[in-house]
Amino acid sequence: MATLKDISRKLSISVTTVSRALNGYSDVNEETRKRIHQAAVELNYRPNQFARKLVTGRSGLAAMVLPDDFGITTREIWFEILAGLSVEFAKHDIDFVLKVSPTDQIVNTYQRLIERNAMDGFVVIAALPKDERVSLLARNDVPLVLHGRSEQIVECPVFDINNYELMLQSMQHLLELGHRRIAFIGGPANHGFMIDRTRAYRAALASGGLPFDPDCIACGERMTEELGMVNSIRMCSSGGEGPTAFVCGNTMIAKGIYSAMQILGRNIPEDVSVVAHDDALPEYRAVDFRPALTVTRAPLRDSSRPLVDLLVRRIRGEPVESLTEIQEAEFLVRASTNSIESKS
Amino acid sequence: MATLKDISRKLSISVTTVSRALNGYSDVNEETRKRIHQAAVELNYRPNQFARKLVTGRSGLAAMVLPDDFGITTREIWFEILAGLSVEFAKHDIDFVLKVSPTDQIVNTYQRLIERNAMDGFVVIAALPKDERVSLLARNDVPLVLHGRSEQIVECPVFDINNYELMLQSMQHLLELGHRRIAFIGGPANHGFMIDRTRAYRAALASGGLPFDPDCIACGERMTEELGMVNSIRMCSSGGEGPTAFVCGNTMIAKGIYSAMQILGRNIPEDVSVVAHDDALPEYRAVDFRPALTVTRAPLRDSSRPLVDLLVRRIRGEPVESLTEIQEAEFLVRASTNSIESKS
DNA sequence: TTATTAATCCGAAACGTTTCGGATCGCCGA
DNA sequence: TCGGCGATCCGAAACGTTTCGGATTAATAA
Repeated sequence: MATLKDISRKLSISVTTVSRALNGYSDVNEETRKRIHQAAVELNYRPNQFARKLVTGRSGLAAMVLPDDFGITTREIWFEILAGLSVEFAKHDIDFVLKVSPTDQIVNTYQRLIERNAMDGFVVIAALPKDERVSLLARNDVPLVLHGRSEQIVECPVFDINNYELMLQSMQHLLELGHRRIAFIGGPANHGFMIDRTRAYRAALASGGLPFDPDCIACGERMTEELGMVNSIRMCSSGGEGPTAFVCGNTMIAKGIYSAMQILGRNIPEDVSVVAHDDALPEYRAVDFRPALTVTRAPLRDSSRPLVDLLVRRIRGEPVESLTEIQEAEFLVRASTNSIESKS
Repeated sequence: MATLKDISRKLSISVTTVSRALNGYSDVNEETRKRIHQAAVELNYRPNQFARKLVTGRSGLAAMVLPDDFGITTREIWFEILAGLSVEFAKHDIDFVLKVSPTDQIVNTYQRLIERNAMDGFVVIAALPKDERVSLLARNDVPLVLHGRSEQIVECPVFDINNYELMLQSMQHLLELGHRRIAFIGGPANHGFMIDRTRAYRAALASGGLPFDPDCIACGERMTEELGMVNSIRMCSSGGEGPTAFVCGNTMIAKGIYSAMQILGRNIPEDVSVVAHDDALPEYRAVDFRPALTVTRAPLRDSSRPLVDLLVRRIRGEPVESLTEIQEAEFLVRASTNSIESKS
C-alpha cells in the first residue's frame, strides 16, 4: 500500500532518488540509501508491479500452456514439472501462470497470450522438430525456453538431457554383456528426444556389427506400462527368437515389460535384461523394482532450475548463444541386466 | 500494441469516448460506438492489463497456492483441479497463477502475495475447520473462494458437495440391504468433509439402532489404496467377525479393499459389500472395477466451474450471502453391494 | 583562478488506462 | 423566449513507477 511517494514525503527526498536508491543505482549516497531502505521496511513498501510494468514492459509473469489431453505424458509428470517451475520462478520473483487449452487450440491460445503482451516469457516442453508454438513465439520475438531440442533454426535458449549419449551408454552396456538382439521400446517417434535416441540406437547397433531390425523397435504416443507390456509380448512371441534385452524410454515401460516377462515365464535378468531411462518420478522408483532396474538417470525435477534460469537470462537480454544447457544422465547398473553368457 | 490513443487519433475522437465505448457505457452514440469497435479490430487493439490495473485495482490474476508435499491427495488429483481451474478462469479472462510452496511456509507465501497485492483472488482447497489461510485472507479483505466448508465464521463464498447427505445415502443403502456391521474408511479426520461424513455415518448407525464401534472407522492423512488395504485387513482379521460392508472415502481406498479381500479370499459382493465416494478421476473408473463399484458420484472436474464463478462474482462485489453452492452427489448402485441375506 | 569532473540529487514526462466533472447542442414544455 | 433536460462528447487528473536530462555542489586539474 505504501508507495514511493510515501517514502519520498516521509524523508523529504525526491521520488526519483527513492526509486533509484531502491533499485541499486550508483548515483545515490550510501547514507541516504540506508535511510531510504529503512523507511521502506518501516512502511512495508512493496513496489507496484503494474506501475512498473507500464513503464519497463516487464510484468513478472511467465507462462506455460499445456494440452488438456496431457500430450505424451501423464498427469503426475505434468504436475511434477509444474511444481518445479513454480518454485523456481518464485525465486526470481516471477509468478507462474498455467494455461490449459484444448489440444487443437494450443496455437490460438499462444496467439492470444502474445497479443495481450502480458507474459515475460514462456516455457515450452517436449518440442517437436518443427514446432508451431516455437516458431510463433520466436516470430513475435517473445522469450521462450525449450525443453528438448528442436530442429528449427530458432534463436532461443534450450535445455535438454543428452539423449544420444544416454542411449549409447545403455546400448554399450548391453553389448558388452554380450547381447546381440536388443529391442528398443520408446515414445512418440516425432519428438526430438526419440529421434536422438533412435539415432544412437542404430549407431550402437552398427558399431557392434549388428543389423537393424524394424521389429525390434517400438514407438507409441504414450509411454505407459501398457506400451511396454504389449510390445514386449509381441516381440517375444513372434516367430523367431525374441530379444535378449530391452531398452525402455522410461520406467513405466520397463514396468510393463516386467509384467510381461512374468506372464511369459521369463526371468529378469537371467533370460532377458532390461535397461530404462529414469526420470526419477516418485511413483516408479527404479531401485524398488524387483530386480532393481538398471537405468540412465536424469531427474525431471532437476530440469526446472536450468529451464527457469535460462528463461530469466534470456528475458534479461543475455545473448542466446550462451543459453544452452545439456545435462548428462547418470548411468546406474543394478540387477536387471546380466551377461548373456551366464544364461547357458 | 495499439492503444486507445491510436484509435482516438485515427477516428478523431477523444480517448475518453473510445474507452467508454469499448467498455459499454451508455453515453456514447450507437453509431460512433460501431466505428470505434471497428477501428479496434482493425488495429488489433488489446487493452493493456497493467495500465488498467493501475487505475481500477483489478489485475486479472487469480492464484492458488499448494503445498509441495501434496497435502491430502495425489499429483493426479491436484493436476485435475489445476487444469479445471485454469480453463474456467480463462473464460473470464483471468490468468491463473500457480504457487507451490513448502508446506511449512504456506502462510508466509500467502502473506507475501497479499502484500504485493497483485492477485484479484484466491481459491482455497480442502479447508480445515480452523484454517489459517482463510482467516489471513479474510482479515486482509482479499477475495477467496473455499472448497469445503469451514467452521470459521468468515464471509466468503463456499462451494462444497453435500458430504453429509452422500454418506447418509450410502449408509441407508447398506442398511436396507441388511448390513449390521458397516465400516468406514475415510480421510484426514480434521478436514471438513470428513467431519461431515463421520457425523452422517454415526447418525445413520443410530437411526438403524446400531452401536458405533471405534474399530470400524479408520482415518488417514492420505486417501490411498494402501490406506484401504491395511485397514480393511486389520478390521477383518481382528478378533470378532469383520464388517460385512465398507464405505470408502474415495475409489482408491476401495481399490485397496478389493485387493485386500482378494488376499483374504472373500468375495465382493457375496461376502462383503463396498460403497465409495467417486471423484470421477479417469484413472480409477468405478465402472471398471470388478465387480463394478457402487458409488456416490460427484466429479471433481465439475467443481472448477462453480468455484471460479463464485470467486469472480465475489470479486465483482456481489454480496457474499448469495455465494454458496452445495452440490448433491449422484447415487449409483452397481455390482459391489449386495443384500446380506443372499449370503446364507 | 578557472575550467573540469565526480558525486548527488531532482523535475517532469511518459507508460495506457479509467473516471470525475463538466461542456455543448438540440429540443421540449411553459 | 427561456429554463431545463437528455444525449453525446471531452479535458484533465490520477494510478505508481522509471528514466531522461539536467542542476547543484564540492573537489580536482590546469
